[in-house]
This record gives sequence, C-alpha cells and structure tokens, in this order.
Amino acid sequence: MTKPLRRDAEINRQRILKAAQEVFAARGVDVMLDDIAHHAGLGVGTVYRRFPTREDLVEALFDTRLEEIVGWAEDGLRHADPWTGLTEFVERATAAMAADRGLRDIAFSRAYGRRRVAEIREMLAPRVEALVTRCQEAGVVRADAAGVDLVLTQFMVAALLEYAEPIAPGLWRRYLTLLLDGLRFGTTPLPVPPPEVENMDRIAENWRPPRRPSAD
Amino acid sequence: MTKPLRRDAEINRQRILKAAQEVFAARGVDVMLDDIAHHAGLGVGTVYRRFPTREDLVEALFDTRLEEIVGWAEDGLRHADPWTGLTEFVERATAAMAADRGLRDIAFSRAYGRRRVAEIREMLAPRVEALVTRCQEAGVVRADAAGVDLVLTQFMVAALLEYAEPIAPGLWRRYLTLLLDGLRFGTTPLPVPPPEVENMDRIAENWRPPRRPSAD
DNA sequence: AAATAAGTGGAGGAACATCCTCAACTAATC
DNA sequence: GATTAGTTGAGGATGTTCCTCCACTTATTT
Repeated sequence: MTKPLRRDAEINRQRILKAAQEVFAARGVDVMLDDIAHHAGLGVGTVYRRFPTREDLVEALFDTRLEEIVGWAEDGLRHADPWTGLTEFVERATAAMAADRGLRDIAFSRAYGRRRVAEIREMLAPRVEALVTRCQEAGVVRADAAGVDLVLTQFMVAALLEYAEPIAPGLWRRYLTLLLDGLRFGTTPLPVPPPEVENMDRIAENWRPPRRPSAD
Repeated sequence: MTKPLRRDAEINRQRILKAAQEVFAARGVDVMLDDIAHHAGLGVGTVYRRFPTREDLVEALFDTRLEEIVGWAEDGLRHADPWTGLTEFVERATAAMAADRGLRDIAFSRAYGRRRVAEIREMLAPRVEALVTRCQEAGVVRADAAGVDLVLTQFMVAALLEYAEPIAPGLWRRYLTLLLDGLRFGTTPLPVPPPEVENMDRIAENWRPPRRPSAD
C-alpha cells in the first residue's frame, strides 16, 4: 500500500544508504545522523524524513551483511576438513569486521539492530559453537575448549581491530593466528570455566567503543 | 619552600586521594572530578583547589603502581626458568589491571600521565620484550614471535577485561592461557610481521574505552 | 577571645555536543 | 500552472562536563 517515492526522492534514498554505509564502516554505528547527511550531500531533514531513527538505517543496511556471515559459518560446517572449515570462517568474518566498524557494532552490541538484525545475530552463536565442537570431535581442537571460546576470541580480535586496524591494517591476522594456535595446540589446562551463555550475552552486549571523531 | 597544609586540609587531601583511587579503579581515569569529590564527601571546589588538573591526581596516584609493574618484569627476568618468569609477570600485571581500570588507562593510553608516570611507562616495554627474547633463546617460545607480541597480547586481554571483568571476574585467565599457549606451542607461521615500535605506540596511545556511567 | 589567614561548598555560568523540528523554499508530476 | 512531494539547514531543546567564585566555616596566631 506504500506509494512509490518520487523519482528524485528515491535517488536521494539510495544516496543516504550509500553514505550511511560508508560512514558506519569508517566510524561505527553511532555517528551523528548529521554526518551521514553531510556525507551524502543532503540536508539533515531529508535523512530524518526517510529514516526517522538510526535503527531504520541499521535494519536497512545490515541484515544481508549478517546473513552473509551466517552463511560463512554454514560453509565452514560443510567443509570436509573441520579445522579448515573453522579457520576459513573466522578469517572471513574477521576480515569483514576489519573493513567495517559498523559491522563490529552490529555483530556484538545489542544497542543496535533490534528487529530482523537481532534475529540473524542470534543465529550466529550456535553455528560458531558447532564449528568448534566439530573440530573437537575430530581431535584438532583441545578438549577443554568450549564453543563460546571462539566467540570471545573473535571479541578480543575485534577489540584489537578497533585500535590497530587504522594504523596497521591486517595486523589482526598475526594475533588471530596466535589465538587459533592456542586453541589447537595448547595443553596448559584452562584455569577457569567458560562463561555461561547468559553471561556471554551480557559481555558482548556492552560492546560500545568510544565515538570516533569525524575527519572534517 | 611549600608551607605545610592546615591540619584539616591535609586530612581532606588524603580523602581525595583515596576517593580518586577508588573511583579511578572502578570507572577509569576520565571520570568527572565532580564524582571524585562527591565520593570523598567533599565539595568540587576542594578537589580543584588541591589538584587543579586531573593530571595532578594521576601523577600522585599512579607512579608507584607502575613502578611496581616494572619491578615484576624485573623479577621475571631474574627467575631461573624463563617461561615461568614470563608467565608470572603477565599474570601479576594482568591481575593488577583486572582490579583497576585506571591502571589499564595509565598503562596504555598516553592521554594521561605525562610526566613521571610517562617515564616509568616507557621503561616497561623493553623489559617485557626482554622476557620474550629470553624465552626464545631457551626455546620455549616460538621463534617467529617478537617482543611486542606480548604487549599486544596484554592489550587484547585488557580489552576483554573492559567488557568481561565486571560480569565474569577472572575469566581473563582462560583467554590469557590460550594466548600464552599460542606463543609457546603454536606452529602456524605468523602471517604478517609484528608492528614497528613506532606503530605500536600509536596503537596503544589510542586506548580510550567509553566512559562508564556512575552508579550514583 | 578576637583577629587573621586558610580552607570549603556547591550553585550555576560558559562551552560544548547532539538531536531533531519546522517554515520557507524548490522540484516533480499531473 | 496547479498541486503535491520533497528538501533545506538554522536554531531551539536538551544534556554533559568543566571549573570558577564568593559567602561561609574552621584552624591558627597573637
């Protein structure tokens, strides 16, 4: 029942989406909507007319991005070699997050993406855990690891990205390798149990790095 | 030549230091000075009179804390077993940072501690690197690791602390173990070189997690 | 015990940051 | 050319943080 937009309005809508995508990628999801408008070469009012809340922009931009990541997890589970399946997934997911700070926000925080995006995000954790379990069954991941450990691992690497990626792009691969080697070859008994699922959620949901200044 | 403070003023000075220590530990070094005053049961004016800038509080509180950590590194270097020397140092340092968010700020960021504290901080990195080198010479740390890798490792764990420690205290031990196991037993060739010292500085200096809300 | 000097409190002004509306304007479509 | 849809961006509303200022209190000196 929604009338189609006027031609110029539709063009502007696309421009806003493109601008939002770029600004979110560079500076995270909680940039000022004014900055997105400016980056799109439009007035603030136009952005607010088309996307009354930040949430609308998030939902319009990130559902497919997250679905993509879920898809990678499923690829990994389908891979003949469990360990390669796991590492290829982690590499792809981290590379995507390295290139897009907004995606990190969406993947971890619960402050954004309350509708469809939240649903998809929820599909991620169980699949990631399955990747680990599958490796353990094949004996290529230490037995005392847990599914959630991979999530926390990703979390730590995401934090590193936050600070290091703009300065030393790609450095994350080094430390991801270190962590994965720990998962694979480590023998020192892990001294405390993994977090309960519920706590895991509470940890990730606090994800909220400081606002990055606009370049201007 | 500085006159001694009036008796009540000296007492209040101590109160402020105690309050600052506690509030910094709980919520980091960039809390509002108003909060410290309130926590000390004093007026804001009193705090500003005694410590005109946040920097003065930082310098008064953190130089011995950092010296302590430097001392631990030296203990580690003196330990008969290089690997135990390394792990004991990392454990102690991380435990201290887990208990004090202000200490994390001081140890990593360059936004605080510009005088004596900065000097001490600078003594830390070379000693940490020596701990690693010593282990490599003994063959108990992978040869392709670098001294700075331990610093980045600490950095990642510090980021984890930021989010996880209030919810799952002590969880960091699990992931520190994983990382150290990676350093020790890992065999996957590290895919990118470690950061230049100069970049290392630029990464750490950006440390600035979001402000934590006061509990009131 | 009065005089003096030192110290205190905390309301509130200044400087910002962020959000989002709205009335005057412009452009597309019929 | 009339009608309707869309755009604009200055600026009001709100919030945050810092830090000063001066009427007041308390210690110390004489």
